[in-house]
This record gives sequence, structure tokens and C-alpha cells, in this order.
Amino acid sequence: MKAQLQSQLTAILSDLQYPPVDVVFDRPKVEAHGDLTTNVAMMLAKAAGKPPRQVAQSIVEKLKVDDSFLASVEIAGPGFINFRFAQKYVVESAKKILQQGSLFGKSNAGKGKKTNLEWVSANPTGLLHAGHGRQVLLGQVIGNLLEWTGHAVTREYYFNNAGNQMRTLAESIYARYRQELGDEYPFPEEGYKGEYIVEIAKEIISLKGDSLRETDTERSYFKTFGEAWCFAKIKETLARLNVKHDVFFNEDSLYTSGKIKEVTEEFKKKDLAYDSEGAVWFRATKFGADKDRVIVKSTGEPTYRLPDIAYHREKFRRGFELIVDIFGADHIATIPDVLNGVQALGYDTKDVKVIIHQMVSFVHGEEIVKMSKRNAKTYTLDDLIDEVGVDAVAYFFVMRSVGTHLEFDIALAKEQSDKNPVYYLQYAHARIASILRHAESEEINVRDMEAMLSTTDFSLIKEKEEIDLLKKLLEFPELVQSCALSFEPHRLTTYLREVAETFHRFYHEHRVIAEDKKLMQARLTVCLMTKIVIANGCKILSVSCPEKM
RNA sequence: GGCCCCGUAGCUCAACUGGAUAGAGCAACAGCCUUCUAAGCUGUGGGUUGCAGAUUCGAAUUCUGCCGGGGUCACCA
Repeated sequence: MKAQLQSQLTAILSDLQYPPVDVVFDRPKVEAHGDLTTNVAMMLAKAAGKPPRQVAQSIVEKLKVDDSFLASVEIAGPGFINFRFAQKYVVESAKKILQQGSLFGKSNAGKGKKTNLEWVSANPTGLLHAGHGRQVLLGQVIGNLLEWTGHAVTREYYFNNAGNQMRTLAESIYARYRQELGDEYPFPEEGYKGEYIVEIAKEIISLKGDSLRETDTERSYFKTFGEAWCFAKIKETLARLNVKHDVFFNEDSLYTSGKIKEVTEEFKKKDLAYDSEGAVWFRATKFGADKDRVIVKSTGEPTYRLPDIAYHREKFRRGFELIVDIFGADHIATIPDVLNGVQALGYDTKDVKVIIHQMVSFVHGEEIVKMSKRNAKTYTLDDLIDEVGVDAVAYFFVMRSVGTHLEFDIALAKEQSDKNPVYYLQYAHARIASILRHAESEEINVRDMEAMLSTTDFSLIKEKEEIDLLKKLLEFPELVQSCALSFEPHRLTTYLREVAETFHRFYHEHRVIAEDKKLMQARLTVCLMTKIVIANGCKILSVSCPEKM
């Protein structure tokens, strides 16, 4: 609808010989201002040498107002042009919702762009904790949004199994292993104190008994076993949330293939790295940092920066045109170094989109839930899913914009009532499903879209609440695009809430199942359209939409 | 202290990326079920958008300076 109006206006502007400008529309906040509004007249006023309202007048005169497209065009305020679509046009446009069904909302805005989405990437040294949920779901929904807008998305997990933390894991398990065998054995100071470490140790005992007590001096069995154990658990948790990665990129592979060395040498050649104090330093100060950074420790091991840089170069080499990374705010400091490094290697970092989400705090009603890392009893993502369910987890974590600190109210998420926004949305869907069941008992085949389209008298859709609803539904494809392009999934939750609200109002005002069969069928199509939009939206959100509640 | 994010109704947050009268939910109050799911709907009250300047037709949104909250500043990742 917007596109059609836009092309009309652009043609008119060139007819009138105004300088070319982007015609941008806004949705007015106030209903009296119509369905769409544009400020082109104000933009052009200076160049045209006329007051904005006069410019607006010249444009408006060229527009045709009838019931096939525009119901009204008005000049308002300092020079806004407000448009209102004709009801007939709205209803006609809405037919495509039925035609497209589960595809309604998909587009090719991304033009098949090869896109790499990396997220979660938690180290295999423990379980996902509740706070990880935000990242897990944000990535999931952003991935869905990118797919819905025609990006060729590779979902990737950077599997970080090199470096210090794996040694710490092995030592922690070994210490618990010895303790479980009844030995006095000190637990490493920086070790992982979680109860799962004990669990792992017990499993090792059941498999190997005490045979590893003295033999595995390298702790290689403990490392391998622990890594596999943690990773399996992480994958299990992700699977509960329907999160699937296409590629698990192994950090180790960067070492074995020599990619790490390659980067170091290239930096040295470009005088971006130098040796000092037995370590290799990256000239971060050349890129505006306050000091240079170590990329290879004096022990000969790289710091995380080097593999991260090498990894991102590989993403470019693998042919990705858009690279999306999702990180928590606690990783914020590492990002500039990596981006600078990648740029120094000759890649354009404008194709790298880094999404940083703020931290999550958990409350239980009034009470603050403590999530101490030192405490052995960490609140895991699994615990959270057990407590509030998959749908609430999925919805709550994307409900807020990434820039704000998220307060997750467990008591609210758990509550099966009108307070809970997830249920509000799902309830609308279930309500529609219920109406459709009644329709089927009236012998209307609501599943046959072809028949519904060809036999329904759409001119019977004319109540204000119906038209409002259809207008709302028709916003969906554009909304999906704008959420995807701006990487702002939370706007989808806001939108779906509005859809549910608009539907509930329609439901309240007008009966669907009624004596008048013609009217009933027309209204059933409105229900079907709403159901499609809610279902498609929930699909993107990874939230289920029940037929019954 | 440097850098990053945030500050909007009593609470949790929106605001289509610079638009017109800043909106929802919860909480409070008043109504609506013999009819398709009341997990719903309708209405009322509630604001100097942290403060002070600047930019322009127009600022919650952009810029500057303060104030307050969080994050981050390793030869950990």
C-alpha cells in the first residue's frame, strides 16, 4: 500500500519539477491524521521558494480521490499531507494475506545476501546460565527475521575450545574426581565451582573407576570428556528452545590450519605488530586505542584477540557479505580490537554488524534473584525454562530493545493470567481457533482458502473494527523488514500485541458466528487473516500458538 | 579516570529512527458475561521525557556540559 502511494507521489513531484527527494511516510500517532502522512512538502518548501502548505496544495491537486484507492487526502498542520485509504482498497489488499498464508510477511529485501550470524558461542566449560537466554533468543529471532527477509543465513556457533579456560576445566574436574575418590585434594583457586563439575567427575568414576588417579598427568581425558559433556548439555538446552546452528566453527581449526600464524605474520609485515617483553603486540594505538594489546603471550599462546581476528577474516573469505555478531555488554571491550584487526587485513568492517545487548537481571515479583557466579548453585537456562516454560522464555527475552537493561520477572512470566503478555497474544490465537471450530460445525470449510477467496462477499467487511484490524495486519510485511534491517526484534512483540488488541476489540464488538451466512463467512476471513499474521509472527518469535487454551 | 549503554507515568517499558496532542502493560478506581474462550472489552486518574544550554519550521530522539545507574578497561575468553 505504501509502495503504491510512494510511486504515485514520486511521479507527481517530477511532473511538478520539484527537485527529487525520497518520499517518506510515517504512520500518524493520532487517528484523525489518517493512515499515512508525509512531510515532503516541508522538505521541498525551501527549494521551491513557497510556503510548505502551498507546496502541499500543488501536490494534492494532482491526486485522485475515490473509493478505489484513497478515501481522503488532507493538508494539515505546518504542511503535512495526510492520506486515508479507501475501505474497499484495504479489503482488496487484505486478500493477499489469505493467498499467501504462511508465507505472508516474507520478502526478498535481503536479495539472497550471504549472511553469517554468530551467536551463543559460550565456552564449553559449563552450562548456559539464565542470563545467556537473552543472547540465545535474540540471535534466534534475528536469524528468523533475516531469513524472512530473504537473506541466506548461516547460523554459526564459535566453539571456543582452546586456551586457558579448558585447562581450568580439566583441573577442576580432576580435583573433584580425586575428592570423590576420597582423596584429600585441593580445588584450584580459579576453578569452576559449579555442581555440574562434581557430576562430571562422578560419571568419569563410573566409566573409569580410579584408573586415572595418577596416569592422566596431562588431564587430557578430563579435558576431552568435560568439553564433550558441557557441549552436549549446551546443545540440549538450545534444542529445547528450537535453536539449531548450521556450523560449529572450531577454534582449534584456526591453529591447526596455520591461520593464526598467518595473521601474526601479516601484521608484522604491515608493521601493525611488534615483539616486546617476549610477547607480540598489536598496534591498537594506531586505531585510536589508549594502549597496544598483546596478541601472543610470552608463553607463545595467542590471546583471544588473535583467533577472533583470524576467525572473522575466515568469515569474509568464506564469502559472507553480511556478518552479524551478537555479544553481551560484558564483551564490549573486545570488539574494537577485533574490528580494527579485521580492517587492517583489508576487509570492510561496515559489513560487520555487532549487536551488543545489555545485561539481564532477574526478579521474582518484588524480590531480586541473585545470580552469583561464585555460588555453586547457578541459576541455569534450563532451570528458567523448567520454571516458566519455553514460550515465556522466548517472548520475554526479546520483548525489550537490546540497548536497555532487561528486567526478567520470573513470577510474571510464570503467571497464567492477563498480566502476562505472552498469554494475551496466544489467547487471541486460541480464540480465533475456537471460532473456526464453531464455523466448521456450521459446515463452512475454513481450511479451503481457494474456496473462501472465491465465494466470500468481501464487500460485507466494512465495520470500523474490521477495517482497523485489516490495516494493522497489512503492516506486517513491512514491519518484518524493518525489524530485520534495524536488528530490532522487540518491535515485533509490540506489533503482535497491537494485533491481538485490535482483534479482541473486533471480537467484542461483532459476532462472527451468526445467522447471516454471507456475513459470517466474510467475518471468518477476517479471523483467518488475523490467525495467519499471529501465527507467522509467533513463528519468527519461536513462540507457539495454541489452538486451545 | 578513559570508552560503551541507559535515564520517559508509582513499577516494567514503547515511541515506526527528527514530526502534529509522548503511548502500552501492570498497579489504582468505575463499568461490561443466559450469545463465537471474561486469559477478554470499555472508561477514569496519573508526565517539566534526569538537569542546563545549542542546532531548526519542529527535539524524548542530534550535538555540548553536568548529575545518576550499569558495563568494561589482562600476557582470562
